[in-house]
Amino acid sequence: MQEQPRRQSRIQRKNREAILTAALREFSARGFSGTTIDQIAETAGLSKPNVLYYFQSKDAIHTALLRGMLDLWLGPLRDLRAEGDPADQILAYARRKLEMSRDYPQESRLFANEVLQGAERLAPILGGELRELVDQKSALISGWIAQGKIAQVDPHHLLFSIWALTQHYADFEVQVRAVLGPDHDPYAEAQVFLDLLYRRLLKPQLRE
Amino acid sequence: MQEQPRRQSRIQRKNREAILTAALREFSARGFSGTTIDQIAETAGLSKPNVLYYFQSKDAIHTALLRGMLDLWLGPLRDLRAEGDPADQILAYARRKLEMSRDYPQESRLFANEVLQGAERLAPILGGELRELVDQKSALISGWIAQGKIAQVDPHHLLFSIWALTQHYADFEVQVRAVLGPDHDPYAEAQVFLDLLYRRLLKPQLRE
DNA sequence: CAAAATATTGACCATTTGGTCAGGATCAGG
DNA sequence: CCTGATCCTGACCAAATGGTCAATATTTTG
Repeated sequence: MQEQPRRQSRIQRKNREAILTAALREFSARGFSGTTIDQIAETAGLSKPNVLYYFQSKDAIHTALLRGMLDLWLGPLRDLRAEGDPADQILAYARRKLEMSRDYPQESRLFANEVLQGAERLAPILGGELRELVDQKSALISGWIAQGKIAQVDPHHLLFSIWALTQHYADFEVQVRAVLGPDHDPYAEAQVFLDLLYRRLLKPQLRE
Repeated sequence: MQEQPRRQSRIQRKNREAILTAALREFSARGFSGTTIDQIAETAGLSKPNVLYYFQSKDAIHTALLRGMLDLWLGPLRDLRAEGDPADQILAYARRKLEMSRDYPQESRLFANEVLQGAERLAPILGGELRELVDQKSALISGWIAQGKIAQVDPHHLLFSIWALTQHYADFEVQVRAVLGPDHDPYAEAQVFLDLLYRRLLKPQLRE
């Protein structure tokens, strides 16, 4: 069942890499069904049959892409630790997620496309690995709340809000840029805004 | 150039409506290229040639859908008025947008799909009508800030945040539900969370 | 450097899909 | 109830697309 992890040749590594990079570009811009193997091949600088020599099918490319990016994507949340000032931790998480939207917008859009269309391929991960991770971090946040270190907010929705607010700038980038016009740096402005927003939201309320 | 606005027959109205409803369902779930005319036809209970009797092409259906929904979509923002308490106005806008995500998730996903993939068909609207509307409402919000009625926040990003936070619950619904599990009412919880978030964010800061 | 392993491709195939069309069914109005 | 307009469909088409394969080229290795 397990594939032979036989050492990949130089050529193999290079071409697989080129295909995945090209596929990320195409899938994130046009969605799965909007992308043809020919487009991927052309972007990767290969012929179509050659692409299919490295990956069994279009689906296999897509799956490999998603799997390969999961760690990158969940990394920042995993880094949310108990140590340090709680509000700072959360602020840092939001900031890091925003940087990821800025630096990896294609990845963001790939996931968005996927989830938007029902996430059938991701469902097991969403309800499994992701859910457990979120529950764990929610418990951490609940602890902080119980200790009065941050204000009382629903931890799950706090995390959702961070995802929504940061990924928005990647996923809806054309809209953001169209509305702001050319003389803006959306990500820089967003950082200021989000810092303010979460500092206000999380500041412990003394009364009551 | 203008099409004869000749009165539509009963059958015509019924079938056009059925096609648009079916197309919304399909496009929002699978994206434009992931949807076939046959699927739309079947969902609408018509034959493929019959669908093409009412709309010139798949693209025409898509365009008609988007155009027909724009007013619904921009309505809440248009309703943001100078009268009344500023914070209440903004809170009400957020609440209304959240209700729209709950009640019209397909519409939300259709737009998300569109924007995510470059929004070529929407570009003129985003940079035109939408931008003007946003600028106008931003000016209104800036006025409130200048009067010290709400806290000092970037009006554009305030609006972005409302879009992001509310549409997230429709666009990423599968993810939200997967993470929360079955014993939650995402929209009810979100309403509480968003109310709190915006009340805290907008409360005027007295010091300084 | 020759054989074995790996990489590449042109030609090809079956299916799907957007769209057409001629002709038949149905409906509305006189 | 007849007729013209509207509505509907089966059959069809061309292009696009995912995927295959036998043959060829290139690289690696003993």
